[in-house]
Amino acid sequence: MPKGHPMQRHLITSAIPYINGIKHLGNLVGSQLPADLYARYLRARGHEVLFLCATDEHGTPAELAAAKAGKPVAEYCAEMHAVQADIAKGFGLSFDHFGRSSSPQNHTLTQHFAGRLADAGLIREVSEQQVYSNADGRYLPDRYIEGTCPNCAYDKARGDQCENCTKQLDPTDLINPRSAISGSTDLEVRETKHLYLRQSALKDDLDAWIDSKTDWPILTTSIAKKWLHDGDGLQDRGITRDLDWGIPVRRGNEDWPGMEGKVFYVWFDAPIEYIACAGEWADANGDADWERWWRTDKGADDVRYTQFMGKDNVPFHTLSFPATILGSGEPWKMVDHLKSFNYLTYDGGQFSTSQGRGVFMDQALEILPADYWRWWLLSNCPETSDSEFTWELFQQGVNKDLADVLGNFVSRVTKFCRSKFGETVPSGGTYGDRETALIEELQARVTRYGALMEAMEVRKSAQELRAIWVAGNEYLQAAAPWATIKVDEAQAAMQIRMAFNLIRLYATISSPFIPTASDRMQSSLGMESADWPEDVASALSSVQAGQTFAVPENLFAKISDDDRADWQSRFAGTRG
RNA sequence: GGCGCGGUAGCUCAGUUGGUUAGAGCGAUCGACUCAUAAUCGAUAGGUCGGGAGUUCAAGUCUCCCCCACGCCA
Repeated sequence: MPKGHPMQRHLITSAIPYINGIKHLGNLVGSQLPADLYARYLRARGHEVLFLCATDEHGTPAELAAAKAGKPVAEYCAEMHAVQADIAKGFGLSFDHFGRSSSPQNHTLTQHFAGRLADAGLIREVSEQQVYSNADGRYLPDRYIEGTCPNCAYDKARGDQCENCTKQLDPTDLINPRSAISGSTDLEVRETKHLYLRQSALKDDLDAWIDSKTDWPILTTSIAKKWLHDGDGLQDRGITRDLDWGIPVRRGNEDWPGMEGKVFYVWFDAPIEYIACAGEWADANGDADWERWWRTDKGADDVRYTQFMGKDNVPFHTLSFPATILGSGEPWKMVDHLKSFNYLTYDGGQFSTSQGRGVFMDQALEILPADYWRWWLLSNCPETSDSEFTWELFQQGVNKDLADVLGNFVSRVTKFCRSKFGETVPSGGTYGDRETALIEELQARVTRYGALMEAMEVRKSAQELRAIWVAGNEYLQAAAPWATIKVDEAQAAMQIRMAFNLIRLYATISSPFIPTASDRMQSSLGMESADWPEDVASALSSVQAGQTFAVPENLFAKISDDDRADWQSRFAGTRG
């Protein structure tokens, strides 16, 4: 462990993606990818990291997707979890565990929390009217009821709101209501009982807690504050549903009289999976101790917990989930920093899962390696405002940064050396003024890069990293070993040795962004991965004369205009 | 409709608590170099900081009004 950087413990979670289908690039860049960047960086600095993610599996959309696929919902979810896990792996997402909100661990924990909340008087029972569809054999959530809007006569208004005139509706307002699932009009209103979490009773606690988070992004606190203070303030929320697929409502280990056949609502059990996932991780790894990550009375008081999510998820993470934890009265670790992202747009519009618009994760990996996507998405991530994906911007960014600046640097250095000195780093010469100046510049830049990564300034980190790559080309251009070698072979050998050291430095510090290419750079030198270059001067003398190397062919191939045009038209339509 | 985030060079974006001639990358133009993935390096051009009013010795940066885009509304 380098001096001045005592080891820290970091718990990192990414918003958990919903199970029904493959996520698009907007989902990826909004939480999983930046979370992975941060996790990889902290590990590279020698910190202890537990990085968790999972699939969010409960709720009506999962049931419907399973029905559409003609499979039992449990089987469907198991399959889709495997698919998502595989794709996550393809993108190099370095989760310590990729869990499932349907896990036994989450069942137990969710029921436990509900019991604690009930004991604390924070759960109340509410009787309400719900629409039941006889044809579908199930209760219908408001948005799954369609009918004619009483306000504007639009005939596809949903039970919660009319998309045409935006009027908020109650399902019973609709004229000629029908099931959006089957189209059946055989509907009836039934009386059903549900549990509500009394978030309103926790409003002041939540308010004080949010106020204590002075270093959170404005986007985050403003959303939380709005929900806390808007109108009548924070509203109680139903935490149960009349569904089959979900976590059965139980009060801890005991039955909950009157709640038979009901399950917890997905928004209640999904965030609890963050905790349960640590339990899954522990069980999958020979009973590792997971409570030291989550219980402040069992060692988690020195853990720094960071959550990553898209802005649409902020209310759940700043209010609902904290309400669950605070209300339990137990010493669970609460989030320290919450990093939220805006949306990535696709060619001027929205990425859309339901409409199949944009590029989906599996398709992205079919056409290009993960590093291309990782680099472009992260260096252009929607950090302070929405940002746009277009094929032209993507092609431009990838070709320039990865192929021309970095890839070509590696190429020119290794090929020059091979032709003049052979496939061994040459000896001779010693670093002079130009090298000292370069080391000084890079020391400053690498330090700044580290500080930006630490602060999760994603775009700025990428900018600084790029500037570090550029510095290598600047050096080479100024030193001009191809000219030096004609007059002073030892001097040229020294210059090219410096260049090899730069390659190794780049491999190390670039790995959070482009892990695969970093590995290739590292292994082309036949050396083990280096420690973080705390001291750039020593890092830049770690590759020594006599070290053999191999020329890595085309670290990054360029995206041609034909490719771009091809993909542009291929992804313009909707996904089949 | 309410609320939220934005509107800075052709494009994508930086601009800390208001303070000297408003910055970067890409693109464009010119030049250098020739080791390299027709790559690289340097230089130049380009903006009345959405519009208007106000506070101030001083405003892209604060206040008010307006316009535009996007998003959210359990």
